[in-house]
Amino acid sequence: MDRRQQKTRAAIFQAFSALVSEKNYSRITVQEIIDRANVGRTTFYAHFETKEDLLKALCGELFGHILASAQDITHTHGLYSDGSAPESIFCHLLQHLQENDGNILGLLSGESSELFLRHFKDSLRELIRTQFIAQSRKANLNLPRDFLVNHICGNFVEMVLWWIRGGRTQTPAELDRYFRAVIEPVV
Amino acid sequence: MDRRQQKTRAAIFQAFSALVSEKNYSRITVQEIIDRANVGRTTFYAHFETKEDLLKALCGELFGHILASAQDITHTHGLYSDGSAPESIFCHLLQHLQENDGNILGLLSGESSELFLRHFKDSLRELIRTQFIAQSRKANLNLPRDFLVNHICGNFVEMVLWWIRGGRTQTPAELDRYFRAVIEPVV
DNA sequence: TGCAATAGCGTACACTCTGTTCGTTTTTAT
DNA sequence: ATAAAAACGAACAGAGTGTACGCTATTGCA
Repeated sequence: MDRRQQKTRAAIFQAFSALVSEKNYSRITVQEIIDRANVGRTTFYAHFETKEDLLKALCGELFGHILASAQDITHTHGLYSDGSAPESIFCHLLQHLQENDGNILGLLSGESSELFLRHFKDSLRELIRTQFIAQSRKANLNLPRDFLVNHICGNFVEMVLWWIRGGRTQTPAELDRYFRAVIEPVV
Repeated sequence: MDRRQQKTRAAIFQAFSALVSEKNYSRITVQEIIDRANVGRTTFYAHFETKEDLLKALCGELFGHILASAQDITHTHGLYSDGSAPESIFCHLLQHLQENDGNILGLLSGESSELFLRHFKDSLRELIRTQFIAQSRKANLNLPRDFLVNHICGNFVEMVLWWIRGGRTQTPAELDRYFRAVIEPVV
């Protein structure tokens, strides 16, 4: 990919990302984005069809990274090669979030967090479906499998949102404990 | 309130509600709303400042009803006057939803369900905070109270969404069982 | 019933935002 | 060095927003 394209794309992503953490998505105009990104109008539309297209592309980029790294974790550590328990997927995700790559925390604390959450949930659901559900103790409660997947996914995302909105006063490890407490109560 | 105002308000609500179940909120124009509601442009703006204001008003109306009726339930049946367990708040809410007053199901199955869910959650959180949490078995797991409130609220809303998106093939009683299974596992 | 108050109507308008066109300049890869 | 590709900026049509204004129809009340 042409170096100019990379720069332009990155500049637009960054400008858009900053704007979304500042004000509601619906009130952000293309004009504001290109002003802040310092690119021409024509250039913007050469990269993205609409503002919504930009949103989608940004989500793909952000959540693609995070989820891919979570996939890696399960593949790398899933075999208990050293005898210890593998790091929880969720703990890993939380730590990744805390690093705030690409201003994810900003996006999720802004007014338009729902827009990002939808994408986040969709990606996460897929991960849980394939990687996690087999381990869950609730799998034997005679509940539909897709209900459980949705339940766990929803719980995680709600927790993350609660965490961010509360100023992130808990460590990922603490949060992971909360999460396990509600998801996997010891029977 | 003037009879004309009532009719206008109702017509706008109905038109808007129908549109939201058909297409994305962001792509609905005031023009479409007033065409379908068959009212003049000026009239619309005499009732609502913006489209967003309309959304807010509609949410207030819808969730106000549902939540108020849930409050009643807890006050009426909360005392175990006949010795039997009171009807679950959640079961009651589910039944109420199933009646589809004001096309709530349409709104929650449309593309813009997130917008309504935000309001729904906010109202529900308040209800749970005051009415339900004391009964929860998880209250003694050493978790922050507001975390638990958020958790229960989020679970319920996610379940409702899952239910609607799956074509509502479960009865409220079944759903209530699912919900209790994940929220209140017998220890 | 009659009447003042009020709600609604329709047209028109200024304004903002969108998405595209086109000719020109700059940067890139080779 | 050069041809291809990308970015630029100005300008534009089209759509949507929110307001103003003069007129008509309905309502609540005396």
